[in-house]
Amino acid sequence: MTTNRRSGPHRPATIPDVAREAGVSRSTASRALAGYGSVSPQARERVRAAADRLGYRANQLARSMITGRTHTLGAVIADIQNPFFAGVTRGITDAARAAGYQVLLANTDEDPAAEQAAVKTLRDKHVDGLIVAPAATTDAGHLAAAHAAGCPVVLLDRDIPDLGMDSVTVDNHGAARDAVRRLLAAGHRRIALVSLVGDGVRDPAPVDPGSTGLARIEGYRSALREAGIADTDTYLRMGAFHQQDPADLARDLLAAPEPPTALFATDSVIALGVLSAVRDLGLRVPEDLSLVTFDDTDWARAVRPRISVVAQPVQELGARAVRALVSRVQGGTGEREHITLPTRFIARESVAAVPPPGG
Amino acid sequence: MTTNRRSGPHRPATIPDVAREAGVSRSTASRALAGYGSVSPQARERVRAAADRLGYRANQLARSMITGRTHTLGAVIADIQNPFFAGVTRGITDAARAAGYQVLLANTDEDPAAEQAAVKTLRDKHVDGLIVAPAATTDAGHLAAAHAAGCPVVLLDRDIPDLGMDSVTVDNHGAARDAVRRLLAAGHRRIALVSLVGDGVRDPAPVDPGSTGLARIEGYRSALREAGIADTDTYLRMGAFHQQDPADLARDLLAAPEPPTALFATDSVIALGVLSAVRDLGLRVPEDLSLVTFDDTDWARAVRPRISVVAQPVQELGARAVRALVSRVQGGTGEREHITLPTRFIARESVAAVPPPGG
DNA sequence: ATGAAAGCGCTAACAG
DNA sequence: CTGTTAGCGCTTTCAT
Repeated sequence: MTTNRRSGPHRPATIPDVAREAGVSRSTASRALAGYGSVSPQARERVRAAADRLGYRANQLARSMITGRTHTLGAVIADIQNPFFAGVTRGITDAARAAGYQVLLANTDEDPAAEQAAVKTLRDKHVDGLIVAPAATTDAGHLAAAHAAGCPVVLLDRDIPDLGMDSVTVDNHGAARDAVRRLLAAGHRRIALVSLVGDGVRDPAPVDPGSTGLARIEGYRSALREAGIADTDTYLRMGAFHQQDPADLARDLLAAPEPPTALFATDSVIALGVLSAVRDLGLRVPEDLSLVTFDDTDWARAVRPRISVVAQPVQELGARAVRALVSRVQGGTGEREHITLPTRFIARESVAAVPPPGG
Repeated sequence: MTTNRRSGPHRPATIPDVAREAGVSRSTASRALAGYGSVSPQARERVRAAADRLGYRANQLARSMITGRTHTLGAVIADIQNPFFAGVTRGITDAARAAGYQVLLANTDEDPAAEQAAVKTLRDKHVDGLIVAPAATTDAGHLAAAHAAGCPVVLLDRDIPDLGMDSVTVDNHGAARDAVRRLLAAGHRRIALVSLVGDGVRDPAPVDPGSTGLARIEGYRSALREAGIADTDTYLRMGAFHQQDPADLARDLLAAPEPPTALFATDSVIALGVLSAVRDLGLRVPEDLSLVTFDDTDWARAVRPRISVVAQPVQELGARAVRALVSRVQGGTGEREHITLPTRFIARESVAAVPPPGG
């Protein structure tokens, strides 16, 4: 009974084992198995057979140490429980697997410190690249550092132009403006917007100038201005400043003397809060309030009236980020790619027309 | 100008670099950095300083090759976009990070072949352990093999008793029976159940005897039998056999001559389909139909009436799985642990009382 | 407490 | 086409 280095049932077979079994050198075995260099058909066959017999599985750790590639991607997002990120992550994992990569997942809850920690840990694990939905567009030193050190980064959902990295986003400003224009076209003038802007994790919660939330707010403002509405902020509510619940924000808005006739929510979580407030107040959608939200979640199609939405191509966002990243990982050295995917306004039954005054 | 092996800005510092900078041997540097063996305080300090100066970060790949530990866990689930799994995954990643582990994520869409492939890939990456929500409770050879080879597996959501692995589940049978009992207590006799049983990916879709879906169905049946309802399957609909849409199943059920007065959905995705059918038919909840579902998703609290649910402790499910797994990884060799977490019935407004006939 | 040397499993130059 | 020789960066006996 020989004493094995490892106790336990069976020490996994290694290249030397296979080589011995096949009667060739380790190099030949390695070449045959990994499929590089040149090996005679006979040798290749004998190695394959030997490997099969021994149940050989390559040690990816050892291989990674040499090649410098782990075939692992890091995904750093805010919160997997948010349907937007769940969809994005699904797109990422599917596209990654299709390209022969696995993905390490990290949630940040929009906390920049958590993001930095996550990036550090993932780099220590030698991910081949990083997909990051940045919590803040300022203080991106950790991303720049990763990129500079040869760990490509693709920005998702939010771009940070100064960094000069590939990015995959939607046109938040344009999409919001378009949605509000539709509300205006239906005759609405008192249109509210409820946003969380950066999700208000930190206390003073300065508004991140590059956040999607702000872009959506600006799109909203610009549509209002186009329509000759000068005071664009009367019906604007941002939760980050006061860490308020979207439902409270909505209640506040709807209880005012001159309440809005339409409301635009900057994401589906907010819309849910709004919806709940609306129904608590005994108001009806769309008769008393028209409602539009970013993100086409499952429930938006199931409630009655069905909710009109600005749909983002969530899975595609993730998939494109992976493709851009993988092409960088594999040496792609072309121009910085800024992919902007189209959003789609899906008109359903949550928007009613307001008769023009004196009509 | 010396020629570096690696091109690029700066070759990352290694142990030899730090050792040289600190004027000690590699062994001492290694000990000081990784914190084992014994090192004099002075040496430790100098090494730390040198490492700092050089921006040294340990190569986890190399370390893993020696120690045999990657501090990475694999999570194999059905679909991250399903709110149940999103919550579970959130619990997994949070608990893992807290314990010093990262997680590799794989979706299977309930496809056993995809699950096998995922387990294989993750094992090749040398995860320290696996959390698996098994697609099928038969054909679990790949799980048994992993376990036998020293890669601990914790089963999540569904147990497979024969395997003798740790598991974290809820009492699906009991929870379903309890929910149906409440419906019965409210006076309902014609209670429907809509289930997908294994999600119907495969065509003939044999019902997996160990699936959560079947347990919930059995709980339903047993509550009905208790109440003296002999024919338990009149209002039972399983989608897997016909790959039907839950909304279609519900429409079919509700359009019958003697429609059910209450309906129990075995998960939130089904409930959404049911809800949409109910509203399309112009029926009201709960006046025309009482509704209860598994899983307390965001929308169940936001719609009106709010939906009564069987809430599962989703994050806790994930967190407990991680804790059980980590303790195995770290050598815990105790009894097999079968953790059953409690569900909670949350009564809201979607269940109405039916006056007893002739009352 | 420290250093020298061996080696994890694999790939990559370099001969032949 | 194949084998020999190094060596990735780290930990770990084993001496000293």
